[in-house]
Amino acid sequence: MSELDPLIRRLQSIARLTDAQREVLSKVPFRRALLQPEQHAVSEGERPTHCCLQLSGLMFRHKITSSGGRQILAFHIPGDIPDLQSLHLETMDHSLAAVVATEVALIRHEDIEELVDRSPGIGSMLWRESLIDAAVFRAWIVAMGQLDSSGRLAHLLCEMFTRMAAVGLTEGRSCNLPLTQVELADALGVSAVHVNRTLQDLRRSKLIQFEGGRLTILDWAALVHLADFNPQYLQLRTPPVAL
Amino acid sequence: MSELDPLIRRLQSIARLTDAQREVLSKVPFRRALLQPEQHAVSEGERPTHCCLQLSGLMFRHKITSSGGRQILAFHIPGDIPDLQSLHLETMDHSLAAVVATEVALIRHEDIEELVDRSPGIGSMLWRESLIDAAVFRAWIVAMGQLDSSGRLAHLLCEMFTRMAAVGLTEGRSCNLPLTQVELADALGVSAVHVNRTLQDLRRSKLIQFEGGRLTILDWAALVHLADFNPQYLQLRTPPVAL
DNA sequence: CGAATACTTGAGTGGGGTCAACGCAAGTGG
DNA sequence: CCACTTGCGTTGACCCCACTCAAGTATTCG
Repeated sequence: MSELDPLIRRLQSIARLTDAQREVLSKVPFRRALLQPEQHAVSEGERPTHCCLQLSGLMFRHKITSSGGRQILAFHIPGDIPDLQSLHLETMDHSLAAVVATEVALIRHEDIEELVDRSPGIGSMLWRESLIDAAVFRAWIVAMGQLDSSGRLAHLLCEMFTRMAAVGLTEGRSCNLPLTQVELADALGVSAVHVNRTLQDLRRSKLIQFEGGRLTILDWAALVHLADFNPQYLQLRTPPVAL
Repeated sequence: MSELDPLIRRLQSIARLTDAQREVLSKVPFRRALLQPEQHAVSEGERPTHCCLQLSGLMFRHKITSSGGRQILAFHIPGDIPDLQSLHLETMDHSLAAVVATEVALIRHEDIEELVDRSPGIGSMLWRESLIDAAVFRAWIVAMGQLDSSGRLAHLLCEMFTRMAAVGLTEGRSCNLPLTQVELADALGVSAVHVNRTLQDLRRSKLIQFEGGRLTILDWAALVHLADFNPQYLQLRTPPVAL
């Protein structure tokens, strides 16, 4: 088991990997880095020369508007490469930062290009990964445009739980999700006060438990219904969660 | 000038093309098709074997929620390949349809794969194109989460105008944009009634003119400000519009 | 034991929603 | 050529989800 095991697990969740490909992947050169909470990995406007492969913790991508608002665009878990796009888009249109202390493997663009040249199958997988990233954005747009705050919140929780389950980061019906209400608010496009009340609704209705950075699903079916959640967009190889 | 000229123009707006690459591109085999207004090119759940290269008209991608709402995810103009993602994501998570009568070139996945194998530079461009697609989704998320309805509408208009300008589809400060208020509403996540009032605001403030399917920008600076619009996310090679 | 940081709760407000009617042009067909 | 339909845009009345402001209450931590 290599140090890049989280990546292998992630790719295996969306594609079939041969032993040879696993071998090649585990030999990609990288540099470890530890990010503190709130610390940026890359910021809007920068022109990165590396990609970040997340090894632990929780990260988020966000953008600050000119009026000072913060919109969170995505949350990331171990195995993700949140800034894979920088491989072909020179300039970052948003920032990437850690929610809690997070380890990343920094991989040079040149090394990824070489990997892709040498092993086109892995290239397709990475392309696929970036297309799934886009599919997640689409799901967020649908949630923001069509659902009320409880639906949006439910959708986010369904998505995070499903993604974590796909790479083995859940235990039963629970997973770590150390997000504050302010962070949830900035992701959902509602105020923090309203997230608070919405969370209370979900707790009162016995759909979830959420405290101390840990999420427990109490009623998956009801949550899925509220969120109009269909995991198909995550394009997982093995049918996801059935709690 | 080949029949696939719109694609060449589009790729040239985001990357440098060699004569050889232009040559290769103009020889990709395809089948023409004409879509009527409202007609679907591909629908959610399908597993397409072709990609659609748009040659004329106006298209949109959308998703219907279980409660019957329609969220429009993107609008597309000639030169776009709105379902490029289907190359690496088997199952469509949303639908693609025509707003008005639209010509498309249907290109088989195998032929694209072969093109990419033979000319890796073009492969990178297509990957880049799909990453820009994702960047547009991010911009929509920011608009939906952080802007009020006039800001969102202004953002959409800025984006469409900038994209059309980049491929030579504007005349001065005008362009064709045959969208109904209902379509705008479903894209912005607000009601059609409210789009009507918001459009009136923008007209009254002399920012735009919008009638008969034609958009004219009267005050670009004000529109950009209202939308908090920064075209950087479109990753265009040549700096866009300065009206 | 202050001083953060996160979470709660209440009161008042407003953006945008819904419902419903009406205007107006462009077909279409008798 | 007029009656009818159909699609799109417009307007008004009323309402509610979610926002802001503001003042709490835990917890955690130097």
